[in-house]
Amino acid sequence: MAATLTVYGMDDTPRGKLLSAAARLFRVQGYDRTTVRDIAAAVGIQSGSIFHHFASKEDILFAVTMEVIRFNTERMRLATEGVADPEQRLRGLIRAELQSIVGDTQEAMIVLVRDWRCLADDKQKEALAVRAVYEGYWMQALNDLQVEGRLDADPMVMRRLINGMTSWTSNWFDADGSLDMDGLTEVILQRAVTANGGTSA
Amino acid sequence: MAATLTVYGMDDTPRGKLLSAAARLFRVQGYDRTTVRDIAAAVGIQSGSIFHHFASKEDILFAVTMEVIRFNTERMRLATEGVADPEQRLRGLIRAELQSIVGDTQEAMIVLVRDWRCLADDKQKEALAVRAVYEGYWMQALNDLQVEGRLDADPMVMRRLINGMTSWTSNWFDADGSLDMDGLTEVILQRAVTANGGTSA
DNA sequence: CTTTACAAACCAAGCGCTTGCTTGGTAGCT
DNA sequence: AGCTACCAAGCAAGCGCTTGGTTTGTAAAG
Repeated sequence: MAATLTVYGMDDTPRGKLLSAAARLFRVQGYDRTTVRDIAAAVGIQSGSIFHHFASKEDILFAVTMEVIRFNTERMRLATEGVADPEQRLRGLIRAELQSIVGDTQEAMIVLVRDWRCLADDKQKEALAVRAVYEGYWMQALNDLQVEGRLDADPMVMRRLINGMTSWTSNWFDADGSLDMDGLTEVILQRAVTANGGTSA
Repeated sequence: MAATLTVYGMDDTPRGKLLSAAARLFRVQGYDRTTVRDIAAAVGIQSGSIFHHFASKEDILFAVTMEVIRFNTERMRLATEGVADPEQRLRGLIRAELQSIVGDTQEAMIVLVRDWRCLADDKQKEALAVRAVYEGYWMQALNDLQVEGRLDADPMVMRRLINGMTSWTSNWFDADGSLDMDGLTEVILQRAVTANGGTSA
């Protein structure tokens, strides 16, 4: 089992502990099936006490969502900053996204993909706006790769296909299996770049 | 909007109409957020009357699940039967799976992917057992392709990656966009087969 | 070193509402 | 007569959330 989330807002304050517990419960049973009583019990308080920290149950989901998006956007920035070669940048992005989905933030990422439609429309939009920065790193790398003639398909379509491959790993990837995360990164990368290019470092 | 489901059990009997309505509601709002009162209202009867046709709400989800798995398993069989060339078989499978996900059975497929964990364990197992046949067609084609040296990665891993790409299309594919389903099929197919092979018909 | 003050954190109880499902009975077709 | 399909009414349980009051940690005032 991966270590507990260490995303910004999820520290050992009461609020942070609630967020971590909620993320785990949301992952295991889904947002709707998780009751505020479940969350309260997980951190050892009464159900009513939760509303001292959050305005509503949906607010907890929203907080989890935003924290994780922000955390992973920063992760994508770190994965690409100072890297000139677009293929290397793409490799870093794939590796980082896999890390999010089957690694340290997997609890919350699964919730993000599955339950984000439980949020009210305006909160969905707010989340999408922040997410746009995240996608920006991807499009930058893929567009650059295309300019060099090393991309195998339309950048936007390619991003969607990669996103599908990485997201789906939460359903099958086994960290103890014969294929590790670096190996999987290479396999996915080879789906995107043309075989001819030998320029990569 | 895609035509209403024409899966086996979803005819114009009261039971069939309930299944179609349930599948649509489950897709739009999710299983948990759909009440039996919603389903009843959609076909114009009282909520209690539902239990004349199904033992429980979960039973409706189970019925939708099984009907759709069976329908799509049959579709995969048809897509591959009598086709000798493994690349052609793979093309057929990809095209058929896309058809399931963004085409005629999209209502139920989205439900299948997102809500199937709402089923009790034994029902999950029953569904998985039937699903195994479905996956069998894929592994057959991919293994054959590998024997011919035309597969780019481990067959099992490749299947998972393809499954990710096709499933994710429900989040972005636009039937009215510039990329149609045949075009997308080719793009995905090229992620799997090696470029050198020119043997395909 | 104690007192007073105050806010954050929490409890115990329960309200109002919705949920899946049950019950007893009825209309209509064969 | 007997079946399928349905209605009208409602029950028991669980839901998110509110309320009024109590504990706990911290820090300035005496």
